[in-house]
Amino acid sequence: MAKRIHIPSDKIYQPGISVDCVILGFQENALKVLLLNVENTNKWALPGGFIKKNEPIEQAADRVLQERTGVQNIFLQQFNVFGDPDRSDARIHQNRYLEYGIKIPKDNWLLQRFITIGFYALVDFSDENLKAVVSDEQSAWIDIKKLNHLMMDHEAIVLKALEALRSQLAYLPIGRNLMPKKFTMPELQKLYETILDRKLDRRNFQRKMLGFGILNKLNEIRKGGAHKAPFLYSFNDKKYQKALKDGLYGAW
Amino acid sequence: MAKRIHIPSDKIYQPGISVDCVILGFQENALKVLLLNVENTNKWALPGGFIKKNEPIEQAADRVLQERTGVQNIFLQQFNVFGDPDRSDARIHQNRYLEYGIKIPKDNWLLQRFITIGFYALVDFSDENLKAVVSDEQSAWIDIKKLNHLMMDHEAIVLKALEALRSQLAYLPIGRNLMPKKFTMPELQKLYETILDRKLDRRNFQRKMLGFGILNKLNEIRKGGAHKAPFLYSFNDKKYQKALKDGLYGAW
DNA sequence: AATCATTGCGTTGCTATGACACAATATAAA
DNA sequence: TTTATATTGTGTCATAGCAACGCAATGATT
Repeated sequence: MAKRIHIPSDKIYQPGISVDCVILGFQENALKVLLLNVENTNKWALPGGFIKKNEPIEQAADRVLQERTGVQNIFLQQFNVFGDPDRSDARIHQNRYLEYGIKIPKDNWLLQRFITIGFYALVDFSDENLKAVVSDEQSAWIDIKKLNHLMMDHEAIVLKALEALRSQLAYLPIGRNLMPKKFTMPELQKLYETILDRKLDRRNFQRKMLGFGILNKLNEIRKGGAHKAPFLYSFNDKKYQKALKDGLYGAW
Repeated sequence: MAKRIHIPSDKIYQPGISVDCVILGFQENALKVLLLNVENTNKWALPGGFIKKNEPIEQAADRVLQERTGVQNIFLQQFNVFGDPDRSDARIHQNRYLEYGIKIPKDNWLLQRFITIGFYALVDFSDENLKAVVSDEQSAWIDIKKLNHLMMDHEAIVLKALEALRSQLAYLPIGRNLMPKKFTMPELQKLYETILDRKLDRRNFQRKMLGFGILNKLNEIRKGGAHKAPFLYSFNDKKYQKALKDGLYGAW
């Protein structure tokens, strides 16, 4: 089937500016980031897009997220702007369209410098809407510790997002969008350990996490594991939202 | 003297994107922000500017800071992007140039939507280079608690910068660029109280601050105040820089 | 010389945290 | 069926950090 393709117009989009989304999920005890295969190359890129003339930037990021993952209304946050003039690479767009027999005019906006706003989002792998994406051949969830062959400065963008996520861990609740509805304490701990890249004491973790008061202990246990069955927990949405607004600590 | 003026060209600057600098200083126990009087109006605006075609965004912000204050090489940090399509106001540029008899063409880039990257900087009022700016009639240091008649969304930008500064207070050293070379502990405490907008205990503040290990206690006292003379301190630049990189706490 | 506001240096009690002990239990191995 | 094993639930203890507060020292003013 012939794919219809055309050069996006700078009459529709803001020129020279884009959004790139670092979409993170937690799977098999690893943080994974959604990357797209750049057509006709062995390079991977963050899902990104342009900002429409009359569109708020958050909405643009949300649109990209929605298009790529199907999920919506989740924690999505800008964390940094990447504005080095050398970060753009005109050949990428040029080569992409050349494959379709289209040559982008030399003065076209697509070949100019782009400044990009980095957003990060946290998604739950057990969410039904995500499954179609995972099976898409054009995209893949790549272990954040095994990044390779990323386009332009996209690896730096991912690492900066991870850094932002880590620093948020100290004063904001994390996990609501990364964990399934029900989860065990060891599972949640694995998430924290993965983000922080170090081991935490099991007992102290539980004490601290329960101390935040954002969890509901359920009257269920997860059987099937080869050992003592752990209790299941869920997030207390009301208290979680409140903690998102007010923070977990005062600090000073 | 007739001022020469002309419309900046989008051949030189990136279209649709700007930087705005929230330049903060500490004076008379108040945080003050440098604002510019918008010509022929009673409005105030943040010092801002455009990004040159081949200029990194940090360098653009640094250039604005340098032009407006004369200081350089100080803590300057991007904290948020403001990208609401309604934040721009074409009339502002239009009116400004109309005063000089210049009418900006309707499709000129200046009248389009602008996305702005917010940077904040902290400067020392005792710095010699600053003095020229303070006496400039076109600019003023306005108490951050008494903001009034700011252009467009600039008040929101200032408040967001303050929020960013507050959250940084918890894990980064602050003060090196806001205080004079030598200062007393009560003076430093006033700065912290002003940023946090609440009283701190004198004795606990000193213990905590000294515990950071970023201060040098000098063998001098400040006489002249009407009471017991306090010791003078200075920042230990080496340890301060290290703390800026590594943070003051571990958190988790 | 007395007064007074402010500073330097300390104490006390509480809470949070890191390090570790031990019993309970779901499955697997015997 | 019994035993073994890894994992989980719960608790303790020592230490560090912090909020709240006391008191003597001091520089200028009266």
